[in-house]
Amino acid sequence: MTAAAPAAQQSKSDRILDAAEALFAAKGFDGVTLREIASAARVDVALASYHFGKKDDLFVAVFGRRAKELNARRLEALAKAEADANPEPASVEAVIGAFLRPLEIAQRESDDNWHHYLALIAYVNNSPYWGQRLMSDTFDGLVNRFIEALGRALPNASPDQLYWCYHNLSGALTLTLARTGRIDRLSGGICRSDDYKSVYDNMIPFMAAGFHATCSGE
Amino acid sequence: MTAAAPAAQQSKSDRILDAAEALFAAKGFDGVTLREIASAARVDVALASYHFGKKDDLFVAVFGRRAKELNARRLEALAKAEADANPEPASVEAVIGAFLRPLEIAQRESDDNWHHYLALIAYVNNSPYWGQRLMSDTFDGLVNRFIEALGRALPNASPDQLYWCYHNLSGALTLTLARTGRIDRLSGGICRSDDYKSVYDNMIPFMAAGFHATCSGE
DNA sequence: TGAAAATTTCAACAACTGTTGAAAAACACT
DNA sequence: AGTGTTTTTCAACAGTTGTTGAAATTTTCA
Repeated sequence: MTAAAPAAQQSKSDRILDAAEALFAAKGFDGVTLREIASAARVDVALASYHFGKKDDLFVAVFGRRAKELNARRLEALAKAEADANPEPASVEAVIGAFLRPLEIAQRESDDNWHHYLALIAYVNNSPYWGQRLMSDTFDGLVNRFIEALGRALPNASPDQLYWCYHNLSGALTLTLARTGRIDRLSGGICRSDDYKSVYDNMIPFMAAGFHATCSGE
Repeated sequence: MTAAAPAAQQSKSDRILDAAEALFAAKGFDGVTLREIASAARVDVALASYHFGKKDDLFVAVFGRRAKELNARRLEALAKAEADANPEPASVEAVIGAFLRPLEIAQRESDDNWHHYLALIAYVNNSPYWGQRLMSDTFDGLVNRFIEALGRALPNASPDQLYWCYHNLSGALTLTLARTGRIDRLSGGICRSDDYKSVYDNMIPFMAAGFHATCSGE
C-alpha cells in the first residue's frame, strides 16, 4: 500500500518538469502548449511561468535536468573501459560501448522516465532550431572526451575522420532514441524499436567496424 | 536579363509549396503558421486552404511532391549498380552508394531547393508523430528494394540484421540531411555540414564496413 | 504566535491560430 | 461578347496561445 504513490510526494515543480519532458519529446516544442503541460501535471497554468519563466526557459530546464547525471554515467563507463584496458588504450568497441550502454540501461529504467528524456535528446539533436546551441552547451565537452579516447584507439585517424565517424554514430543513435516505430513497420514486425538489447548489440560492433574501416591510415 | 525571374513564372500554388517546404523543414509542422507560409510565398492566407485544404494536407502535399522523382533517381542508380556488377550481385558498397549518391547530387542542385526537401525528410523521419505512417507510405517500397539488394550481397545475413543495419544507415543519413550545424560547432570548424562530398565519401565505406561486420554468418 | 517569504490560484490581457463564406477578379471556351 | 469555371481576395469567425498582475494560500523561521 505504500508504493504507487511517489507522484504525490513529488513537488509540483517536478511534476511540471516530468509532464513537459514527456510532452516535448512526443510533440516537439511548438506542438505542446503550456496548458497541456499544466493539465498533465495537474497544476495551474500560471505555475509553469512562475517556476521556470518563459516557455523557452522551461524547455531548457527540462533538457538540462538529467544531463548532468547522464554525462556522469557515461564518463564513469569510459573511465572503467580505459582502466580495464590499461596500459593499452581502450578499444574502439569498448569506447563506443561506454558511450551507448548507459543509454540502454537508462531506457530500461521503467520506473523513472528516462526514455522520454532520451527521446527529447533525439528531438533536439535533429532540430535546426535547438540542435546547434543547446546540444553543444550540454554535450560537447563529454563528446570530445570520447572522441579523444577514440583517437587513442585509432592513432592513424585524422580529426575530421573521427568527427565524421562520430556523426554517423550520433545519427544512428538519435534515430533509435526517437522511437518512432518506423523500423517496426518497415520490417513488418521483424524488428521492434523497444528491443533495446538488440539495438545496441547490433549498433556497437557495426559502428566499431565503421570506425576501423574509415579511420585507419590511408 | 531573362534569368533570375523564374519565380515570376511559377504558379502561386507552386510558390506556396516552395515556401511551405522551406519553412516546415526549418521549423517543423507546428512551428510554422499558414500566414508565415503565405507571406513567404507572397500570397493571400486563404489561398493555401483553397489549394491544399487543411494544414495537415498541405504538409502531406509538400512531402509527396518530390518523393516520386527522388525514388526514381535512387532506383535508377540501383539498377545501374546491379547492371555494372552483372552477373554477380552488386556489392554492399555499390548498393549503399546508389542509395546515398542521388541525395548528394540533389543537395548540390542549388537552383532548385532540394536541400529543403531533404531536411524535411530528416524532420519527418525523426518525428514520432509523422515518422511512422508518412515515411512508410512514401519510402518503404523503395527501401525494401534496397534491402533486398543488400541481402543478395550478404547472403548469410538474416532479415533482422539487415533491417537494423539499415536503421543505422538511415539515422546517420537523417542527421546529415537535417543540417543543424552541430558537427561544425562540435569540431571547432574542422568539419562543415555543407561539405556534402566529404560526408558521403566517409559515410559510404563506413556503412559498408558496418554491414559486413554485423551481417556475415556467425 | 506572528510576520515575512514563497507558493499557488484566479482572471484576464492582447495577439495569434486555422478555417470559412461570400465577393471579386481572371480565365477558358463557344 | 457572354457564358460558366477557376482562381484570388477580403473580412471575419471562434478558439487558443503565452504571459502577467493581483489576490489568496501555504510555508518558513525567529
